[in-house]
Amino acid sequence: MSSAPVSEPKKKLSARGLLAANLLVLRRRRELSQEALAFEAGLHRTFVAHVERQARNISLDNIERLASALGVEPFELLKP
Amino acid sequence: MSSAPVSEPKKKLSARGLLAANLLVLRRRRELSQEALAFEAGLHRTFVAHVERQARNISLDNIERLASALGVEPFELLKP
DNA sequence: ATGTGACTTATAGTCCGTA
DNA sequence: TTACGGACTATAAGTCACA
Repeated sequence: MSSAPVSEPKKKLSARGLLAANLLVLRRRRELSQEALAFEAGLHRTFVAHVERQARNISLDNIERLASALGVEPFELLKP
Repeated sequence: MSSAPVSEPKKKLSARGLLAANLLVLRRRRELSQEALAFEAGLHRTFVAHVERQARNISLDNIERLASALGVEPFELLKP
């Protein structure tokens, strides 16, 4: 009885993990540094770094600011 | 030159507004009171009430708790 | 069953550094 | 350019009394 999955089931990420991953991908895609993104969003450089490392529990208003700085809707930052 | 839209363009809601609206719909659909939802999510009744009234800037961890109490993914609470 | 203002405590978010 | 700390200050969390 093989229990090996044919393809890996995606590991369930926490909301923080999801946000961090999406943030990184979108930021890189736009060739922005953490600093540049932080500036666009009106946030501090070190805060963006913390969020990307899942070290901080960001608030909704700031999720919205990051989304807007990246040109996406807020919910897209939480999509798996 | 008619400028009347065939169907109304949806007014753009803030992230708080989106969350509040989705929260209300999902909560009602499950026939939960604010109190019951708060209990499921491990939050205080009045806190949920404030969020539904857009009076609070909720954090990601608590968005996740509410989503889980409602049986949906976090991003679904922010979908337009 | 819900809305709301006020209040304290916890932590989000800033700013200064070092590597 | 990013990671990570320490020491702040601003604001979210959490609770209550009362409409």
